[in-house]
Formats: sequence, structure tokens, C-alpha cells
Amino acid sequence: MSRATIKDLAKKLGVSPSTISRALSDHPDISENMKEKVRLVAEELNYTKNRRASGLRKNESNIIALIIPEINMFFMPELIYGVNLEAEKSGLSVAIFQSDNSLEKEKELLKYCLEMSFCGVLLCLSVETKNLSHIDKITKKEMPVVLLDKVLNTQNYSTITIEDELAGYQAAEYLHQKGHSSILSIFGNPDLSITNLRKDGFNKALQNYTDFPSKHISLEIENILSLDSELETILTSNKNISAIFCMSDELLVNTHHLLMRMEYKIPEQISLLSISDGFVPYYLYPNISHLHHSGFEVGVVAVNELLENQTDNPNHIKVKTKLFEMESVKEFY
Amino acid sequence: MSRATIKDLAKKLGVSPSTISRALSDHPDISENMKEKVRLVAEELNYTKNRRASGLRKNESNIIALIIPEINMFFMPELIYGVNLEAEKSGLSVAIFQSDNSLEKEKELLKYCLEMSFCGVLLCLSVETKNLSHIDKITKKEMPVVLLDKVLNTQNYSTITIEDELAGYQAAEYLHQKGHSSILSIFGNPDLSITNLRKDGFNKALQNYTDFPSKHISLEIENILSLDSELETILTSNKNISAIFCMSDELLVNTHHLLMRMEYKIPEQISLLSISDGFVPYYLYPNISHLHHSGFEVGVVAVNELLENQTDNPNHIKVKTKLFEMESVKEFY
DNA sequence: GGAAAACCCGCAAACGTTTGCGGAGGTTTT
DNA sequence: AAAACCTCCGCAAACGTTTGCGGGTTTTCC
Repeated sequence: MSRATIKDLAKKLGVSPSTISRALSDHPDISENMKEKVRLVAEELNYTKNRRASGLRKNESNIIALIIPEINMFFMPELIYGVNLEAEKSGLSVAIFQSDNSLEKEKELLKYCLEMSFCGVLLCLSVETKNLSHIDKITKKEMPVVLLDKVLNTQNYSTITIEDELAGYQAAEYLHQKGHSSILSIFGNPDLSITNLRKDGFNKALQNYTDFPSKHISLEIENILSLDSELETILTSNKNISAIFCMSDELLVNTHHLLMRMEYKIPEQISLLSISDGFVPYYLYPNISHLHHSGFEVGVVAVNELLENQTDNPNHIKVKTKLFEMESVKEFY
Repeated sequence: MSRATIKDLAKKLGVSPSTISRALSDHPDISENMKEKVRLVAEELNYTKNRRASGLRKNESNIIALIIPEINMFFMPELIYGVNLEAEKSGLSVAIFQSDNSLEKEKELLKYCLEMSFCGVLLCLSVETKNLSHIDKITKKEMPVVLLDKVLNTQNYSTITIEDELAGYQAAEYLHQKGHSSILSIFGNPDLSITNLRKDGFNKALQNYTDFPSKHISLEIENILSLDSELETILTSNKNISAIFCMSDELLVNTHHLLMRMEYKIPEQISLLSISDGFVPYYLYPNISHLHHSGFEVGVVAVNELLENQTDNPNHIKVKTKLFEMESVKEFY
């Protein structure tokens, strides 16, 4: 037994399918009397509209796709929430797809979205994606695409990203303001643009404050496994370090572990500040002060950009981070 | 300029649309010669199939929906990964939707999935959902539904869940095996079935081991905010407690914080064991031994159940947890 | 009372794809 | 040489919905 169609309702009521269709969409040409009858019989036969047929005929879609490399535990949940909330305001649904960080799968999904005639795609690039040529090749501008979070330089698509440089700047600024002058900063993979942006911002602040001493050690960690030993070496030979800055959650967790193992008291013996997606700082003890980047806002802004900017002038929007003062940084005199 | 259709290719080649369609799907009735010409002109005009039209005509879908209450940082990423991987094996895509823990939105999404003619729905119930009547009311058995993770008792749908009772049992068993006899166990909201299952399992193990002393304190936390004070009271008045068991990540984090604040050394002064989704134990110091429940496996099993069991005999499958021995439990003599 | 509105509904084509059937042309079989 | 067969393709209907147009019936207005 297959689903009831408009034709079934029409037959049952002895009217034409057009009348049913119009009645269901509350068209003024149809009498209230008839509309009521249609509603009743639709209920009775448990009619549900066929969106494939409807979409085909009307050539419109009300679903936007969100393609992400993987659903990690930090940034993505918030981002998805933001996208959902904002899409809902426009009566749109969101379908999420996962590229598993594979360029090949990213292509497949893009093609799929086009074939499904979604009204737009929010794309968070996979790590394998090094340029954007595949997007045009697949979509041929037939479907709007907005890049978010993980992006590449482009003049063809709007991008929504985090204000990484400012976040780095504010981190250094905050530590300076708290009186710290002997600082260890830890950065991640130097191949990633976020690493360099955050580092540039951090260093720019250091230069701005002339009363900042030269006593600033910077660490670049390519492989997280090497953090432990490198960090321990530095800490033991630089007893005067009063604060550590970590540019990411991953570095934060590992740094925190080492500090605990070395029996440092935070923040009494050493202060700790990070840039974070928002959860890890609450798990650790004590809770870690951090510059929070809001996936939520990125999601909201991205949906708006997708829906509103139908021109060929892409915007490049950066979402600011926000300082959360918790318990891991103390005033230093 | 809209997308090229089969008709456009047909016109360009001076053949009929049927030929194009068959050529594209590699039908044996079409000569290799013609197929090649079609491929070329399809490339040239950048043809992409219209899945709405195709699905409408063929009345088949290759996309399964996954409805989840929210994308949290623990269980869901793994689950989504499992679902994706298993669906891909059958050439299916996965669309993820978020109900925001709202029953109303859950209904809307179910309706939407039906209207989109998806080939099936994996449903993780929202917290607001107290019975399953809405599912039948909406889908009318026109679309297979499998419940996973957050489920309710039912004879109408297959369910895939975690072996909660066994997890509780194994936790107690493990602590006993490690020589602990004075144990504090902490459970969450007693309204949730997982709470009671885990608790039942835990207590069952306690009874099995006759050499377990009566010195076992159990705590039920309805509001996480009250954990701190209650726990502190118990710990200060029961100095001989050698191990704490937490039934969830949330309880674990809060318990761990209090222990740190009270300057307990883990595991030297007190052992800590939990049931976990897999991330928190690695963030905390030291890493926490835990019974891990695999969202991944739940996802894999759920897809298989959805695709294979098209009968009216629902299965109720429970996925076992697995012990991860880390650094938070020591032998106690 | 006649004309013009207003109201209500049906006809039929269209969205893009798929597919059963049939048939023209050529090759092989009897 | 007729029959049987194979190859390759077109015709047309169908999936379920929407919508421009047109027309019949009732109401309104001067």
C-alpha cells in the first residue's frame, strides 16, 4: 500500500487534482467549504505531500547543505547549532554531510548537493583540499557556496572565519595587562594558516608594549607527541616563566597534563591561557581562562551570507573571539 | 542560464531523450559509439542529473536520515562516523538533522523525511519524547524507522542501545578485582532508564561478591550543582573510601574537580572509574580508566538493522561496553 | 433586467527522468 | 529466399505536483 497522492484525494472527493493542490496551499480561489473537505479527507487518507514532485515542479528547494570534514567535539556542535537556528528563521532545513576529510568525498558530496538541487551549500573544507578548482568545476555557479571555518584564499566565494590574528593579539595583551612579562607561548603546526595568524597577532602585541621584556619563549609543535619533552626542558631551565599561552585545545590539554605531572599549581605557580572552542577549559582543573571562538556565530553569519548575498561580490567576514576569564591566570607582580 | 537537461543533450545530438537516459545509465541497448558521444556532450554542456526527477520516476531513494537531539561532543561524533561508514558500503548517503531536543521539531523532521521519501530514518529521541505514538501517526509504516541510543520500550521498532546494565556490572567487578572494598558510587538522574540500568548492574555485582563489605555508599545526583557539597560531606566523613565510580562523563568531570580542589592524589589516595563516551578521560589528569561505550558500533549496527530487517519483527540489540584501563585505578590491599 | 464582477473550479501542460513496447534496418539461420 | 534474430533507437506514458488560462455559475450594481 503506497502513499496517498493528490489524485487519490481528488478521486475520493470527485474534484480535480488542481483543486486539491490549491486547497492544500490555501489558495484564495478555493472556497472555505471545499478547503475543509479537503483537509478532512487528507487527514483520513493520511496524505503527505511528495516534496520531490513539488520541488521538481516548482523548481525550488528549502534545504541547505552543510558539508563538514568531521564532527569533532569542539567547534562543530556549536556551529551546527548556529546554522540550524538561523536556517529555521527562514523556514529552511539543514542537512549535514561529512566528508571524512577526504577531497574525493568532498567532491562527491558537492555533486550530490547539486543533483539534489539544494538551495545552497555551506562548505567547511577537508584537510586534503588545497585549492578550490573542484568547486567551480562541479557547481558551475549553479548553486551558491559559502566557505566557513576551514577556508582558502579566494575571490570567488564568501568566507566566514575566526578572527585568528586578533585572538592572538588579545591573548598577549591580556597577559601583559595581568602583569606577566616572562611568557612561554606554544603554537601548533606551522603549515596551517591559523597557526601563523595567531602567532602574528601574539607577536604584534608583544612589540606594541615596549615594557614587555625580551624574555619571551616561543614553541612551535609540529607533532604533539614531542610537546612533553620539549616543554619539560624549557620549564626546568627557565624557572622564571610566569605564564603559558596555548593557541589550541590540543596543546592546552597536553600542556596541562605535563604541568600536573610536574606538580605545578595553577595559577599560583604558573598561569595558563588558551584559545579554545569552549569545552576543554571547563573540564580541566582549575577552569582555564581562554579566548573563545564561537562556532555558533560563524554558523549564523554563514547562513545569512548564503541567503542574502546572491551577487558576485563575495564577502570575507571574520568573527571575533571573546575573552572568558576563569581561574587559570593570576595577577603577577 | 539553468542547468542542462537530458532533453538538451538529446536536441544537441539529434536523438531522443530515452537514448540519452539509457546511454548515461550504460544500458546494453545503446551502442558504444552513441554512449561515447553522449558522454562527450554531457561533459560539454556540464550536465548533472536531477535527482528529484529521477527519484520521482524511479520511486527510490538512496539517502538515509539520522535525527539526533543535539550534536554533543561525546557520543555523537563517533555515532555519526559509524553511520556514515556503514551507509557508504551500501552506496547510501546520510543526511543528519538536529531536533534540538524538541518533540515538536522531532515530529516536523519525521514528517519532512517522509515527504522527502528518504529510504529510512535512524532516530535518537529527544528528551521531551515520552512515548512513540507520534512516529506511527506520521510515518504510518511507510518508511522504516530504527531507534538508537536514546530509546523507549517498544515492540514496534528495532532499537540499538548500549549494554548499560552490563557496564555497571563490569565496573563493580573491576573495582572488586582490584581489591577495592570501600566504594562510593555516583549515579545521575533517577528518572532516566540508563541510570537505573547501570545502577542495577552495579548493585548486582556487589551482591555476587560475598567478600564485598557492606561499606558501599551510593549517591544519586538529580541536580549536578548539588554534587560538590554532597560529595565533600561524604568524603570528609568517610576517610576510608578507596574508590569512586561515576556513571557518566558529567559526573566524572565534577567529581574530578572536587578531588583536585581537595588535593586528593589520583590514584595514590583515591581511585576513580567511570563509564564514558571516550574523550573526557583523556583530558583529565591522570587519564581516567573507564568503560567505553562505542557510538561507532551503535551507528554501524543501526544502519544494518535499518537496511536488512524489513520485516515486522523488531530486534533489540545492545552494544557492549569495553574496559579501557588507564591511570586512575590502583591495586588496593 | 442586463452587464459586469466575483467566486469557484477544471483542463492540460509542464518540471526532468525512466521504461515498456515496438519497429526499422541489418545479419544470421533454415 | 523467406524466416528468425539481433542491434539500436524512438514513442509515449508515467512518477506527483503546480499553475496559467478559461469557463460556468452566482452575486452585485446601476
